[in-house]
Amino acid sequence: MDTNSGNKTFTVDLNIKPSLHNINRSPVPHEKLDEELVRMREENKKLVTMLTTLCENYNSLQTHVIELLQKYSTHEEDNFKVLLSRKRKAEEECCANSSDVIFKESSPKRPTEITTNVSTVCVKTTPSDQTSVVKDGYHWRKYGQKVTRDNPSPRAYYKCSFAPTCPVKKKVQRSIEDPSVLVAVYEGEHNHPYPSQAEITVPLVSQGVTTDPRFLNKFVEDIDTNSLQHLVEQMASSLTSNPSFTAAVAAAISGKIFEYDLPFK
DNA sequence: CGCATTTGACCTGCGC
DNA sequence: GCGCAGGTCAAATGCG
Repeated sequence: MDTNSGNKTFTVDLNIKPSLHNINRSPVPHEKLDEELVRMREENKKLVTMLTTLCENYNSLQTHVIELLQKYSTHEEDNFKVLLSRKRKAEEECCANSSDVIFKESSPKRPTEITTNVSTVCVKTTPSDQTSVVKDGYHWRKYGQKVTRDNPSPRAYYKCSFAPTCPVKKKVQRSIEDPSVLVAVYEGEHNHPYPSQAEITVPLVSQGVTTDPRFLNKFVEDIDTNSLQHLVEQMASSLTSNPSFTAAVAAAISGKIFEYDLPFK
């Protein structure tokens, strides 16, 4: 993983230095003010460069993470099909290991129905949100609900109702590990065009919504500690490279510089 | 009134 | 064959 590309260390103190506040309070030699102005312009340039670099790093990292998640998604689905053929006893043994509990979804109770394109997504909900609705843009009709053995939260069964012939089904259940997370299992492929972009409220990866823990666990396991730590640091820094955030910071910095610049024009 | 949801009954596959 | 568990059906109910 080439997460080191463009990895530079910047030390930024966004607090306004006390010395700057003193500029208008006590008479300072003109040469010193000019010198300070030049220094601040250079600092401003540095900040702009830094923000640009951070944005680039964020974009490349985001692309890389999405690629990895897609890769592991495909890989785990293959493993999933193997697991589906295992006996229930084997599944219960898996339960003994908490990290394997997540593989228990989608029990093979209907082997006559070949379930291709099985995908699982997890959606983080607010604690106050007790509904089990995962808004994905499609129209769903609930046709059943069941309390399963391994999870006290009821599992809801939905069929796609946008097109009468659409075979797609989904099961939605709250995660046993984190009740605030809704786990939706999609089975099948839609045979109709996408109904409405406007109804999408959860772009599952790009908005930081939790993805399938199976994939994330596997993803995290396969990354060595150093890489993971670096990745975490990159992700933390990506928060500060949010375009809105950086724009606000840049505007604030520019504003401050401009504020001190004006009297000397 | 029409549609969606609820919920108990029923079906099916699997393990013992 | 029986019991268990997940999945589905369909009548009842609720809501706009």
